[in-house]
Amino acid sequence: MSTVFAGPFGANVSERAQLPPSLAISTVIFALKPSRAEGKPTLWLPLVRRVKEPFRGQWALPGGPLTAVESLEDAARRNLRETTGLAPEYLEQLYAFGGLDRSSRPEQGAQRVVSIVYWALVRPTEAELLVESERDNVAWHRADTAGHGEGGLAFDHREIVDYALWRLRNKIEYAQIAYHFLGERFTLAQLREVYEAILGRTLDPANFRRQLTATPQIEATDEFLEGGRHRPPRLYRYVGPPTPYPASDHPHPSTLRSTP
Amino acid sequence: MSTVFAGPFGANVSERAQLPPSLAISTVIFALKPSRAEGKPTLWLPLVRRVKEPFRGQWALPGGPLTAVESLEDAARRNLRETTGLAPEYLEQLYAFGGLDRSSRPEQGAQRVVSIVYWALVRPTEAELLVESERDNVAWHRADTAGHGEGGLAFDHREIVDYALWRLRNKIEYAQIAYHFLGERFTLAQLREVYEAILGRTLDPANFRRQLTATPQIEATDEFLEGGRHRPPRLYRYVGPPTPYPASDHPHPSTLRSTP
DNA sequence: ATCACTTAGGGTCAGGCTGACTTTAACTGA
DNA sequence: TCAGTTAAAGTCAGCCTGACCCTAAGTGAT
Repeated sequence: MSTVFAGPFGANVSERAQLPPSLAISTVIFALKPSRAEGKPTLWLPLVRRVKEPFRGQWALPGGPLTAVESLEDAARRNLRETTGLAPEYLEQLYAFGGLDRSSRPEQGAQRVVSIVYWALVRPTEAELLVESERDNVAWHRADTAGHGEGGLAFDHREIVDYALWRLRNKIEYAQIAYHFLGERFTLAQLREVYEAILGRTLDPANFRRQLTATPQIEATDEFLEGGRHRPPRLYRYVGPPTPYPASDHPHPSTLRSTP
Repeated sequence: MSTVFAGPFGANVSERAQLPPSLAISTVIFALKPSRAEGKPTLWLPLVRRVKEPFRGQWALPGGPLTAVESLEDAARRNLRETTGLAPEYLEQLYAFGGLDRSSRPEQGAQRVVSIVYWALVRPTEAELLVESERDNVAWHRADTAGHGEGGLAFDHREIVDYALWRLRNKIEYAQIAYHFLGERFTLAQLREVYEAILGRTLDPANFRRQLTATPQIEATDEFLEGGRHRPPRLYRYVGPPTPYPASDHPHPSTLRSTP
């Protein structure tokens, strides 16, 4: 009656609450897609419909258990590929969620789960791969309102999405991550639209240009985007490091060494 | 032979590598203490000597397993109290470390461990409690050089400390956390010494004063620090929120709501 | 062709913040 | 009373920012 551990197959309901917490990996994947109302692009993310209890039928972040032979980031990548077909370039750890009330339906006998959540950015071209896969258990939702009025997202996933949104909005102001939403070449107006969609406010085009042209990681090409009904804008290219690591703004722990 | 899970008590060596990873909580605790060389204060942290394999005899971060009935932060606090006697005011999640090579001694049969690491700041008065506890399996080490020349710290803990140092140096530049190293009242020179010790460079006293007096969370008291052999400096007080949550610089996930 | 319209892209200007530096005030100890 | 030390306030030039203006270069309609 008072053993601390019990094998997973030899536990009754009251003992199961004493099992060590299990580990899961989930990912918040952001993409910019044109809003329904034919306006500016807005933030969307793919969610998967749960087919098991608890929260059966509700939408949840893609994720799954951590296996014994993969690192945390590898597990996130594998889960992403298996559940959504996506392989994001930008992938970074967000937070470890381990509260006791995460299920918010305190059902007796449910094993406690600690989720290590990653966040990712994908380009629209990558994002379309998901749509083509036709599985109606995976669908895009607006990042700011997903789960509103539908009984909410599963578990504490609405809260996790809000935290990821906060991180994205913060990090875009000091780190070079906006390019991960765009293709290899882009106009300054497209890049500005990314910032405006994420920050939720308009930016002065002239001041935006001044700051970007002063950024060495942004390189002007000699090509222009034709086809608009106005003066063709110049195309630019991002020439900085491709991943967040080992960028100076947030070095991956495994790349750090002591200060000399 | 191909079962994915096996009960903890029914596994042989080859099966044990297939066990789901277990969870541990560790904490990097920073305190400012006067350097041995009778100079400026420097960063120190308490480490625990391992009494079990692997890494028996080497120094490691205080920590322990996560039990089923406590949140991640509660587990960090409990472990801190049990191993070091400390109860820091400032405690925040740092990162989840889950690489496959964390033990760096790939011994057959050792179960894989994922560590969720917290970091904490304590005042010198709190820090002295540890010294009084007389347990020579717990001792203070310099944060920048702990493990150098002694065969290193256990596991990947040197790497974790470096990452925590990087976070501390970054966060002190934009968040109000330096006060957690000091008592309730302090002089501007004391506060400046905290910044200088962490950032590793001297700051202009006049400019430092100008910035601090423009900070509304810093309040001048009508008291002065007597006893020096010079003009007595005014004492100041920090009147902002006591914990990092729900400060605007890094809201705790559980305090976030959607943007309106 | 010409003109209205739209967006690209370059420029100006004032205010705020920063780093470097100077000056004065207040107290101690010889 | 004076030298020494630190506190605390002030000055000044440079840089960045936001707000705003103006011209360049295309398109489509008349």
